[in-house]
Amino acid sequence: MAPAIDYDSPTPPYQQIAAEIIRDIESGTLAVDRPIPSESALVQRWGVARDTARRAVRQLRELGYVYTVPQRGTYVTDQTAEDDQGDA
Amino acid sequence: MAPAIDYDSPTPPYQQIAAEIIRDIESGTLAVDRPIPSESALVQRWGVARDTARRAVRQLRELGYVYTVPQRGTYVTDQTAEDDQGDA
DNA sequence: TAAGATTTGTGCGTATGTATT
DNA sequence: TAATACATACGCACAAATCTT
Repeated sequence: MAPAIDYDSPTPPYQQIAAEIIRDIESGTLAVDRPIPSESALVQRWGVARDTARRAVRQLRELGYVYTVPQRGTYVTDQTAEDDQGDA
Repeated sequence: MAPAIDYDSPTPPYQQIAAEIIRDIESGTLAVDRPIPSESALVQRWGVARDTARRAVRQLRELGYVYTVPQRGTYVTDQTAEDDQGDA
């Protein structure tokens, strides 16, 4: 369900959060074109600073899992429509 | 225009960046009371860490070339209005 | 039209840990 | 030890766009 950040892990907090969201995307918990939790939600959900939440989202974006609409939110990418992520 | 950091130089990166900004100020490229590039911009522009960008800005501030308004930005100082920089 | 909440964008201040010189 | 540099993290504040009421 809701694991917490493992500060003893060599994996930085933002990557742990990103990994969890990736699991939710791949399991279908977060559907295509549906918004992922907002930065504020991640801050409360994980008990981290906004900077950390933003890093997690940024990584998801860089990996092609999500896309962000300014002032709107960040949504799950339709992987099947991607053509330059390289590992589909 | 846009030189890169010379890591072989004895001059540390933050000083190279500061020197470049000073040139922009003295040439008028960066006008009085106009903002200098943000920390994030410097990070991307020079490919350095935020810490390095911050050091460059700090040095400019110590030299009187700029003044920082908390949570807003850093702006070019009006040299002609200075009275404690000593070399006007 | 206006107010308020929400969300991302941006910027700054600060701190810790690691590595290199 | 000290200075420098990089990566990460936490806190705070304001701007801009969106959405709701």
